[in-house]
Amino acid sequence: MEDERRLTAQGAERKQQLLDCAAQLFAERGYADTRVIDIVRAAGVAKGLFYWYFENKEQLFRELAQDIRLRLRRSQGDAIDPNADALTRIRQGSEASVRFMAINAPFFSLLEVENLDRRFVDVLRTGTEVHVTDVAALIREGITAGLIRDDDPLLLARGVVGIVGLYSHFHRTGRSDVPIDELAQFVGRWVVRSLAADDEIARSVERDGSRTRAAQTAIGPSGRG
Amino acid sequence: MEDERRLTAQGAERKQQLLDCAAQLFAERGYADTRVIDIVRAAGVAKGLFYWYFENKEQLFRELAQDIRLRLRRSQGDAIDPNADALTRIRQGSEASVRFMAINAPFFSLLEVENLDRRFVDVLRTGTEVHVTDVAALIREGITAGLIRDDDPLLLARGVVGIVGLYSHFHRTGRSDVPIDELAQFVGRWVVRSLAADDEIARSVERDGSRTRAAQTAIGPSGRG
Amino acid sequence: MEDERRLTAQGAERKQQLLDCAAQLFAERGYADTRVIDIVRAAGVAKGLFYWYFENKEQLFRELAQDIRLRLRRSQGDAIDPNADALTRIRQGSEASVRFMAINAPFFSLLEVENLDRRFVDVLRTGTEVHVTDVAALIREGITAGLIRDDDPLLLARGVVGIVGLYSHFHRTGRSDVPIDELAQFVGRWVVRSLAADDEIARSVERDGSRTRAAQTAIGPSGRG
Amino acid sequence: MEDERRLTAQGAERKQQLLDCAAQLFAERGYADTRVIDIVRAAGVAKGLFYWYFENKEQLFRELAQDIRLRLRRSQGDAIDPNADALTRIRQGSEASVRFMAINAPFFSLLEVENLDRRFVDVLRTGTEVHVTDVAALIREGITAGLIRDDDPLLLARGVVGIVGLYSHFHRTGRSDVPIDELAQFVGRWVVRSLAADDEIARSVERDGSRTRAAQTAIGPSGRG
DNA sequence: TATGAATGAGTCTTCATTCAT
DNA sequence: AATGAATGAAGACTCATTCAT
Repeated sequence: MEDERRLTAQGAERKQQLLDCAAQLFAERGYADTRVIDIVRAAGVAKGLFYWYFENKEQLFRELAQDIRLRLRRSQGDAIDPNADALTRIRQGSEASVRFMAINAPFFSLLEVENLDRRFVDVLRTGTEVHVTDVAALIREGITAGLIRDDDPLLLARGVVGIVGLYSHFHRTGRSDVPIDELAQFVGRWVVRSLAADDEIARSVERDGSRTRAAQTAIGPSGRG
Repeated sequence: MEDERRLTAQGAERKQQLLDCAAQLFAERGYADTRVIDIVRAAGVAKGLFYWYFENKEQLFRELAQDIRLRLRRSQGDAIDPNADALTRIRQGSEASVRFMAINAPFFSLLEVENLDRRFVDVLRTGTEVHVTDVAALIREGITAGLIRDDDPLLLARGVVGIVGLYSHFHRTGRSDVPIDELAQFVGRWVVRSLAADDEIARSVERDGSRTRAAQTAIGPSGRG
Repeated sequence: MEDERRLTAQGAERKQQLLDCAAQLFAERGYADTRVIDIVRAAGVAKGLFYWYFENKEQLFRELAQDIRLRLRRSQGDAIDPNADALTRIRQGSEASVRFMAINAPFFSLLEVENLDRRFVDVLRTGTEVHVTDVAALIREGITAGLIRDDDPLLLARGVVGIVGLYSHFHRTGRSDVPIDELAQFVGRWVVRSLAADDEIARSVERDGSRTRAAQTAIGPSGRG
Repeated sequence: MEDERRLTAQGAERKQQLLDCAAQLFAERGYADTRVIDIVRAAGVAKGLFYWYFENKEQLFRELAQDIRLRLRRSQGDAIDPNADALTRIRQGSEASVRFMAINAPFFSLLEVENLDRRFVDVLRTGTEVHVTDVAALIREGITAGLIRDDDPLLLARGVVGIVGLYSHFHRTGRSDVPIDELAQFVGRWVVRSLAADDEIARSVERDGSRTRAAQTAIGPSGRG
């Protein structure tokens, strides 16, 4: 495949437009229930054009997923205070993620496809694993520093990442009417309590209420979110 | 609907056979990728017979989901020591669930469709919510008794149920090579740490290692799982 | 086929019951849209039994059609004054038919299947043709007697039979809110005018308002109609 | 529905082709016994294309029926002498219709579905009613002018339209071997006799043998009929 | 006689993808 | 780049009919 096509500026824009419309629709009705024709209609172009920019529907999804992963990581980096201790950083990252996912809800609904469609296990799981690895590293650092209880870092990391995604899901699907800020703090407390080596540490990390730097920027084209 | 058909013994058996085959296939390849014809082929009957027992593919899924929910609850009741304190009971329930879900993996894969397919949100979510309500009641009891930290019981309950499902999912999908008993205990610790009012309580609940009564019985026809 | 099965009294009753239910349903929703299962459900018996009494759905229809034809002819005979002149007898027969068909509406709806389903052209057409032949004979008699204008008797007869069926159809399908007695007289006038050799004859046949002997008896099982 | 798709010239042609093939087949074997695949095969295109042009089989039929109705009315207008008296115009219209329906037999077979398939009662009945209304207006005019006997105009109109359809049906289905011209004149006489106020008028309208302007043009693509 | 279960050919419809222009 | 048309493999579901009991 000579797939690395050079796109004109207009072309790139058109492609992005299709990606955006697809993301929206996938989030709204799921991958399987979004037809190619829905996407092109949303973008206001003809059906044939879809296949000029994407090999097929699956490829589009993969591109989308990869894109989201990149944006998420970038934004998470922004949200953490590099000088704080490991446990605090985990807390900050978790709180930020909850807020971030709430703001960019439509995009993150997508990632849940993972559970259903075998086809996408690879892209999606890889994305999560990268995140888990990051957190695991922080946990190891925290264990060494005596801040985090001594348990399997990878398992702990999976739980942290999972719980964040879980509450984001609840929020997205309307099963939690708690305001997002409160929810973020709740998740922060949960994570700290689960990990902290003892009460005192937990309380101190919680007390240090240095507000997590907000990650308010919505990803995606201006105006969505 | 005059659908409450009286089934003969043979009929009931045949229907169960179809349910079992469907469960297996759904778990293996997902709902959408399992065709009606796959199900009947697996059961060794003709296509038309499917529609003798079920209104359509969707109804079969719903019956399946409802059935699983019932079995799960029943088995959870079995696993908990009614004389233990609230936090211990939560720990027992959680550990038991992890084991239970591991044993009956194929069935529980199904439940994850919840996140994706709008059609089934109702059945599946209801199932989860029942569970959440149970746990929330225990949490309230624990808070009153000073065993559990004072936070939103419903949110906490969602997290507990979620984390159990999460680790079960990891185990099912092969992302955790930790032996199931160890994993169950890990989850138990996690839950206790997250909820306990203080270290001492956490330690005491953990220490009281009264092994959770095993819920080893696989659901479904003998031999599956 | 040893089809001339001897039926017990109960058997004959059961068969008639199926015929009746089928007639009702065919009339209500047409032949194609009435499933065998609808018929047996209406009769409150099991599906298999249908094929004990009838070779198949088509055979049942044929039996039904033949039956109706017989009943109609018998009742027409009753309605005509054998001493009246030919034109009067045609008028009487026509008026009686309109009333008769109105009373036994559901049965006659059936006969219209003729137009759609090639399969039944034979049974149904034969029925009509018998009737047409009768009328044609009367017309010939009338022409000889100078009462009826000299035109092709067969064509005229077809028209008479047709027009009767036509207005019955209108009445059945609710497109004529005219009371049935008035409608019958209207059709009588129409037929007389169309056939009469001249005005005077027409007026005289009309004037001789000897009320057609009513054919009020509904066909079918007691109580229907 | 954003269904008013703009069709290219080629597209419109293809659609017409499908309509034509469908009409042919419906006429030959009836609506129910014509499968979608038969239609596309006759047109030499793939099955999917059917659904590009039509929502479903039912919609195609409706379009077809509407189309025929339009063509019929148009051609009827052509056949009537606008300066003739009401009764003559009715006669002309009736004779023309008989000829017209004979020429375009396959199309009109379709319309008879009316009697059977509840689904199409609306389209088809509307078509007939329009025609009936036209004739009723002429009848009222004729009654006022003393040409037509004083009876319910709507009922009379229904009969006129009905009798025309009836004889066309006989002719189509081969039950009348009378040449079409003779048949048309026969129907003309019938209608005149049925409606005329008295013998003299009837005879005069008949005598004025001004041959109805022929409506010989077959509808549909050149060559059919 | 009567029943409930079983069969499987047949039909519509959907939708990702390709193609000619 | 862009369009509208065309393709055809699938898949869900129906229902007359048969069968074992």
